[in-house]
Amino acid sequence: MRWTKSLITTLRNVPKDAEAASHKLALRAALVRQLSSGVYSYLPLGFRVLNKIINIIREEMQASGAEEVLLPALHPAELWKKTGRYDSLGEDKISFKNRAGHEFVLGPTHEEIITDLVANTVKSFRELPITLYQIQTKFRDEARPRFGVIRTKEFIMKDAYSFDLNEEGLDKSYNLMSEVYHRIFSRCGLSFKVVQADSGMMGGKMSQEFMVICPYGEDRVAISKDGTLASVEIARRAEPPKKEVEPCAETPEVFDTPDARTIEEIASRYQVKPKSMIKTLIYVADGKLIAALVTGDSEVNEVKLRALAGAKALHQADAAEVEQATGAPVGFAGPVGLKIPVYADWDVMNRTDMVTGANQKDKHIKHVHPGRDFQPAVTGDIRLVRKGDWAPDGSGPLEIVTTMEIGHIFKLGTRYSAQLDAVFLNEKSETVPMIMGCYGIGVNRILAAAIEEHHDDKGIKWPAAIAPFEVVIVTINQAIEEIRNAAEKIYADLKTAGVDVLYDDRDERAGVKFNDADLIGIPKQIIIGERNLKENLVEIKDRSSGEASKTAVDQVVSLFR
RNA sequence: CGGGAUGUAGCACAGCUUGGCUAGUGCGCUCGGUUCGGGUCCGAGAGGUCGCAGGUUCGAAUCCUGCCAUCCCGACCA
Repeated sequence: MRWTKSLITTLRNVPKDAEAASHKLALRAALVRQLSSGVYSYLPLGFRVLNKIINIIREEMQASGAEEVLLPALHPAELWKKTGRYDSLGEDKISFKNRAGHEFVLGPTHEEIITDLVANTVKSFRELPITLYQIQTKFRDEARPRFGVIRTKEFIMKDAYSFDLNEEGLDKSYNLMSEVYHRIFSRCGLSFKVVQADSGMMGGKMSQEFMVICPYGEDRVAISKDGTLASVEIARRAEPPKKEVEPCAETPEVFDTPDARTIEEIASRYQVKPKSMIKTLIYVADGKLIAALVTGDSEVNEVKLRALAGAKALHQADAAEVEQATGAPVGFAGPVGLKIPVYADWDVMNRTDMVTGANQKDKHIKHVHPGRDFQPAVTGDIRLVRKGDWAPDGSGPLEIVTTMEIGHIFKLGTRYSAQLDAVFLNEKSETVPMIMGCYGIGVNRILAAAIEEHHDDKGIKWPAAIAPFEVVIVTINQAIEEIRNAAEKIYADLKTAGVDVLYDDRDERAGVKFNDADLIGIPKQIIIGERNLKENLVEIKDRSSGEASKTAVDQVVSLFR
């Protein structure tokens, strides 16, 4: 196509005289916002990119044997009530009632509707296994949309669901989908990582998250030297070397701390380092009160605490429970003299002369030596990992990076099929629930991730496979007839050859056109100027590497075939 | 849902504290000229219900009240 104003609209309105660093940030923010915050859907550039991404996904899904369906966007609320997820939708739910009073949910995800569909159409083991997928808009009334495309109320998702005869079948479907995802994200030009994850509320047994490292992401992940990732929610650390800590000479001493409840208040008023304080949190583990100890500069990780306590359910105690456990209001809990089981982090046991709550209102206690003045029931790893903690496999210190999730695959098992009667008759005429898996890709996020990963201070450097155009023709001076004629000829020939080409035929200065071409990031630029044309040559420039070469005019098409 | 901020031309913003000529600036846009291998220069011009509603006042972009929207921080998040 030829250049149109709507190609970039206000993308160019980034202040060019800004400081280098802030300019880069402003540019990136402008690009991401413009191309992805919803504007993309009517900008030719963004729409073309989404189309290419969708085509790649579709090709790979079909190659894997999955079949495409298109599920209704409106789901009967009854279905959601059957699986118990209607209430858990909570604030995210967008729903309507029709005139007859039936309620419909605007689909935030499609497990229910597809399970219902399959339940009504598949009856025999002969029809399984089957994997169905769709690419369509999902709706979630998110509490907090942010960063343009990263979290939005409406977004395009590729979701797939597998139905198998048994666990072995599910393993096969799941592993196949994992491979397909590797291929899709690789083809889209993304450097991604795979994280084993907790399947959380979805139920089911196992899941993998596909992540890209991206400062605009929402997930914090610990990464070790060998590249292994783990969400900070579950990341573990190696036990630090045990120190033989000489107990402090003083004995524990209670002192007055009126109205000082938080670590910060104690630290600033009494000149104590947070590191030298014991943060004591009271939890309820399977109905029993326990205390968790970490140093004042760290946070308890409830997932690890729950595991260490061997509990199924864990939540922080409310004010009344804290008072029952410690005999003091919230803010003055400490391990000394505490009657409930104490779980202490390794860090706590490696220090001495600590300050902690005295289990009395407005009082703390100092000169505490863990192991002498109190004995924890269990010691272990119960705090959130930090940068510099040693990786559990001993490979080196952990880095904490921000990531964005672009895909997630789950083994669901029978969680949905059992509740929605997605059953089949097996060889023995027994009625058996299907075993399910589900697999999602955030299509818009691939676009955002690609921009994040491939850009410089001039603009985007699209990976070839998802670039909005393969090549852009830039004329140095549109007023010169020879240039115009050569450009029109090359443009026509490339189109005939089926090359996706953009022709910048604006009567603008060369600098303006170069800058715009760099900004929108089309991988190859064909630069047609008077100087080279005299020798019957044009310049071909690679956006990503910046390398340029000269080619004879009649050879150009053969380069793109 | 809690905390903070913002809303003025297509875009980015100034003006508001201390109410007062006809509401400005830059980019973009239109026209004329000039220039033409990395964001030319000059001149002329178009474009605004100052988020919405109400109030105070001789007079409101500016002060007050309510509402709406957006952004940021948090809580939440198949």
